[in-house]
Amino acid sequence: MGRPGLNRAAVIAAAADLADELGFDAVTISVLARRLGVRSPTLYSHITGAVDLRTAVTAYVLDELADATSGAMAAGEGGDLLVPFAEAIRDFARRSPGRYDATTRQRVPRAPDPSTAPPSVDDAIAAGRRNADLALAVVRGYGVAEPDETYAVRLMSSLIHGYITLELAGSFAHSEPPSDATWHEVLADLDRTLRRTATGRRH
Amino acid sequence: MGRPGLNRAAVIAAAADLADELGFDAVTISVLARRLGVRSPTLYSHITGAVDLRTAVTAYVLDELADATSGAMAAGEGGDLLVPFAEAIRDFARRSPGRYDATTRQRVPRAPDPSTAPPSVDDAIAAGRRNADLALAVVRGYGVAEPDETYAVRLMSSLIHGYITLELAGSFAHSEPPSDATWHEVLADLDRTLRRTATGRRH
DNA sequence: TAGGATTTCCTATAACTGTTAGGCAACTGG
DNA sequence: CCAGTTGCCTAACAGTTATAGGAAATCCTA
Repeated sequence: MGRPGLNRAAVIAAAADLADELGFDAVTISVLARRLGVRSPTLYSHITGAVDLRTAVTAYVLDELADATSGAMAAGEGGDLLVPFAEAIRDFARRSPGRYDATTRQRVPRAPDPSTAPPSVDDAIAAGRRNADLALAVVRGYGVAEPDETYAVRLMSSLIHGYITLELAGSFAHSEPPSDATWHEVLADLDRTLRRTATGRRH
Repeated sequence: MGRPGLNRAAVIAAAADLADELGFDAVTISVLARRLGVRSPTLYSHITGAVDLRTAVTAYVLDELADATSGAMAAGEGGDLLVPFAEAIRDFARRSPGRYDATTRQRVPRAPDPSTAPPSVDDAIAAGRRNADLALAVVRGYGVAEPDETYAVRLMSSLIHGYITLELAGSFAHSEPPSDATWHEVLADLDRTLRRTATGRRH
């Protein structure tokens, strides 16, 4: 079956680690090759190019994130789902800022031409859907009914993602109170709004 | 006073337009030089390098954004401030996605060494503070008192920024209801939470 | 144990971007 | 009209992405 050595999975895992250490912008063919002790053209045996590499990292990391959140939600044993879900995402982002960046920074190509698109975009889309389904499970845990499900998912995702992004960018580092305190308050207010949405109380 | 031609302001304004047309990633020395009908080294007369260019675009765009939000808030004539504020930001982001990206994508250098930092970082910090002050004005319009001001600003900024980011990334494009509808609902829920925060009702 | 097939990895090379150095040319003010 | 100032240029180099083609290592089979 040929000579053993690197394979696509090992390359992408190394790229994810590289993102955490030097930032997602440092995930390039040449620095990754240097880190793997290999010449740059070698990597083209495992990836189709630079955008495939970054997209594959995004897909890989989105899967890791879904593993983390679903694990935390399952460990909660039937109780509240919001706090385990949100806390798992924030823990993930703080422990692995480069990985979380990969989650965010990926753009959908303007012209998603399947012939030119790298093979990893399908993986990224599937992994994104996995995370979306977990968010849906959280709001269903509140008993939110069909017409409001999408709304609740968007509200929750926006708030969690927005808070973590700003926190990671350092926006909350130069003022009191500490970010931990306001984070828990944010979750409490979000919980209240979600419970209110579940009851269908509108106006 | 020497030969007329480009100046720093014109270069940065052109770079902002370039960001909207081709994305913030396309804001590079060489692409910008081509667009301006000039050779790449020429731009080094106006900027110190690529990071200075992008940071200057961020500062420039943050000022434009602050102009837009403060204008919308002033036009509201003493009424509600949240809706004009949030709507102005979303309009800005949808009209100029590359510019909004510049707002977001800028990282603070890990070691902010003042000797190596480009001259534009101070501008970017000042422009960022201008936007933060406008957010503060919104929550003060609700009568939020001192210990909760920071919390309210963080909550509001996270939600608005998160929603716009996900919407711009296309996350809300493939499900019903349309994003406009849930956006207004988000603002209504945020309004309710801010009014509740102002009354000091906790737990 | 000898092929053959498969796969990894290499060197060589080309194009493009960021950057520095040094010089020519054009405009302004005295 | 001359000097200072400024804008822009060519030349050159390092680093990155990418392609082409070939050499070596390993596995499977005869």
